[in-house]
Amino acid sequence: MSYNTNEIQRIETKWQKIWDEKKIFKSGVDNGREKYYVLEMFPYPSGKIHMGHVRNYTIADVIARFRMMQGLNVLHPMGYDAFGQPAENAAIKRGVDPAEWTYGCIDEMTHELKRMGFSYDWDRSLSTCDAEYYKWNQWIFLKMFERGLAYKKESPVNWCPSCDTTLANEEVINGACWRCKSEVQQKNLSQWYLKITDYSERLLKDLDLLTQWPERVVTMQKNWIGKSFGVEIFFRIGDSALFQEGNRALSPILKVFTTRPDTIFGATYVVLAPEHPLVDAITTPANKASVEAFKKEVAGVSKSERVSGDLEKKGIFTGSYVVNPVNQELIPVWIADYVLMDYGTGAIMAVPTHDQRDFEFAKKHQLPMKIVIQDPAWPDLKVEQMDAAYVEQGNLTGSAQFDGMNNQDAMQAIGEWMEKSNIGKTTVHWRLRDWLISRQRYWGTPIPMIYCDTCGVVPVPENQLPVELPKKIQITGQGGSPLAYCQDFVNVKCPKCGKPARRETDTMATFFDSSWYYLRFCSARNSSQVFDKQEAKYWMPVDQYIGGIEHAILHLLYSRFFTKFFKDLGLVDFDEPFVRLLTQGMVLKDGEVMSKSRGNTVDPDTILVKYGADPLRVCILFAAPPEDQLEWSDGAVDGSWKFLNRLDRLADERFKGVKVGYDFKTLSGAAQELERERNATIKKVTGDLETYKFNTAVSAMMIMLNSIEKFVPQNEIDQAVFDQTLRSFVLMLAPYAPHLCEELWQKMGSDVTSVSQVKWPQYDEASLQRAVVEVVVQINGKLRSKLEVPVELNEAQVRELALKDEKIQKWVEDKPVRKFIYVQGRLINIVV
RNA sequence: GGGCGGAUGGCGAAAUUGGUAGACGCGCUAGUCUUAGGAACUAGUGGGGCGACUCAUGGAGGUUCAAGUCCUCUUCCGCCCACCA
Repeated sequence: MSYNTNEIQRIETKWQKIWDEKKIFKSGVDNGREKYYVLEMFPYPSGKIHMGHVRNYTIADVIARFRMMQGLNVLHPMGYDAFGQPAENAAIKRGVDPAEWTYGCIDEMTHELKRMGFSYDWDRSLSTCDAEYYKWNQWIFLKMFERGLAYKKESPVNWCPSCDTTLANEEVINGACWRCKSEVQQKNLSQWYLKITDYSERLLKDLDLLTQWPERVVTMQKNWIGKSFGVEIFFRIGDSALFQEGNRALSPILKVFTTRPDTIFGATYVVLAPEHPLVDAITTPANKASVEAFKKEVAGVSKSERVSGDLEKKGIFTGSYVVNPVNQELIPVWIADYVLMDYGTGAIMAVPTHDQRDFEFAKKHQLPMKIVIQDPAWPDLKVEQMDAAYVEQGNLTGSAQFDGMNNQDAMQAIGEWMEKSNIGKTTVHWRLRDWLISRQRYWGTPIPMIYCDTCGVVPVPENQLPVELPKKIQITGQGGSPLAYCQDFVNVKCPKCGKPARRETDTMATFFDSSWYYLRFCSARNSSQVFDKQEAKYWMPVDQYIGGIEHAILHLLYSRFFTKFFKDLGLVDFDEPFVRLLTQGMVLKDGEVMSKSRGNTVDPDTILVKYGADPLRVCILFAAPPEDQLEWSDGAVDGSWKFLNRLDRLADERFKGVKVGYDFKTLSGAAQELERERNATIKKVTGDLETYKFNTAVSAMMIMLNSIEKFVPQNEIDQAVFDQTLRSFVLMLAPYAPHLCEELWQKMGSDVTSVSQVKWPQYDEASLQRAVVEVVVQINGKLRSKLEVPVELNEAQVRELALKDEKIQKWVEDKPVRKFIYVQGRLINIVV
């Protein structure tokens, strides 16, 4: 056989058919066997797979096939995250039906994935746009509603004018829409939220359980959840006259959140966010006009601009004063654009001497400053000398009874003291916001809620699920949710009172769909439950999850939240869905991320046609470690192809199928060396696969193939060693190049259906031993000679040998040996 | 501003975790076989030097018998977060 394009196509098609027909990768619960759940982040079905997919899924496939051969019961499913905007946009542009378009893409993509030879259990495949899937989205939503975790509220939301929909906080990147990069606007809308903030503490604490996640993902989640400890300080509003008439409902107390209570004695003014509810009440008549103007000005600035750090801080005086509760000083109240309403209390105390933003603001507006922390090394800092805030550690000054205290200790002490004196309260603030899930789009899961004029907001009863997405409707892409124009959908009887009512016409954010699909895979065809509890108990949690770093916050945080919710429902008994996480690096071309918009993509299809799936798989794993970026080069596929070609020829021409027992100790020198290398390579490759060093495993196999080629059997025993080596080789390479290895394994006389069912090769520690080792000899740390040393020699004997060496003698001459270092079987360093 | 990664030949990358720097592969050079080669095989391939040698892991110091690896400082590059009080 020759390993050419035709032959490769023949082999690949042949084996893909066998895997499919004989259901080689079908998985089922088997309580007698240890399970292993490998999962890659399921794709949006765009139709074509790209190199990023190829890389992601090849990594997963090698892991899956390796674990299978190790005898584990592997679950390796694939499905589609099929709701979302591209289908809808296609509908708007070309008038196609989103469902038809999506299912067409799914078929195409499935075909491409099969051509790559991935070991999926296709019987478990699912698409989130299937009614039998999204029905359970609705069910989950109702369960959350029952528990007060899904609620509707009106508030300012992120609005993408281009996608014509609201966005979650997590979907806003630098003030722009994560999908289309349009600048996000603020709108006041009544929308559905999930109360993920109820889980803040658990989402944070359980990060400790994720010891097998990349540290940076854990850190990103930690920062996103953003727990900060501090004190809410109560400032009495000085001019209480403001509250005498007409404003009785307002509390004359202004609450300010700070993480730096140690600086409270240095607070010289207070700043409110322009949107703060007290602003109107405290603004004095004289300042009314200018404050109004300022508020208008700020409202005109987009959030992305307002948030872009280098903007000059603008602010204005309200005319009012508050009393600093620790020293009764009257300090002015300002409003400024650098204070955000949606964090803390929307009000801050400003300590210009010890906060850079406050410092800049105070300088600009000539507000007073007061130093309350001094550097112990330079304790005489004066306000006039400062050109920046002093933000380092130090000792308190001008802070009454706390003077001299280290500011770290003072944080705690002042907080406690304030609490006792009832002028403040130690609190915790979170950065995490509730999750806005309403989308004014068609191609998503309808939110199962009904609005009745009599009964108010009424959930759709469980037995009426799914609320199906109406088909064949007009999608214009303008004017809110398309469902609102579908009268058959909107008009419904109230489930409570039977009177005419209206359905919710928004759909769910697609991140809802992907927050629990890994559980659905455990019992994908179950029509009576969200998932089968017993099957989930067996398969979950996912042992290895693989996907892009871009999901470090969004998808992974939401999935963790859902899992905890399911635990509270009693459906699962674990806290975290993904035990081990691998974030694969991006695929680059010419130093840039491969992307359609850059036009530098390489279509996997062209590689498949030219080389086949196996060379592509080997190449992409060999080119870089899985977490690193991978620079694509066509030439590298050539190399992988050559490697497989050499293996194929070798098996074809020199494999004889000799099966004779042999003893390592009695083998000829060359055969023993090959046998030793066979064992060493098994050890190396096994270890590398356990630790996901796929690239070095390939290189170890390349080295082994070089040795096999050089080995010329002299007799039947030699041939037996040769054949055995080749057998081990094919088994080790099978996860990487499954088609070729299936073919070779069959030719080698196997009676199993698939090489994936053969036990992973084992190595024998005794066969790793060498009689002689090479020891490097250094003089003063520089390499001067190498010695062949029998392993059994002790240090004294090795020393003698080294000093007798010609090259070494030249360097040592008659200089006294100051020091002699011997690293067993490896190195000698002689210091003269 | 904060956090996390990086930096090793022409290129992708290895380096037993402090012990032969550049494994393996791509590319390149020469040769063999060929009507031909974008096939296969053989040899070579970090820089300098005819050579013994010597210089080399972004840069500068340090620790050590020994540093790509540890410590201090520094320069670039990438990613994430960010007026978060």
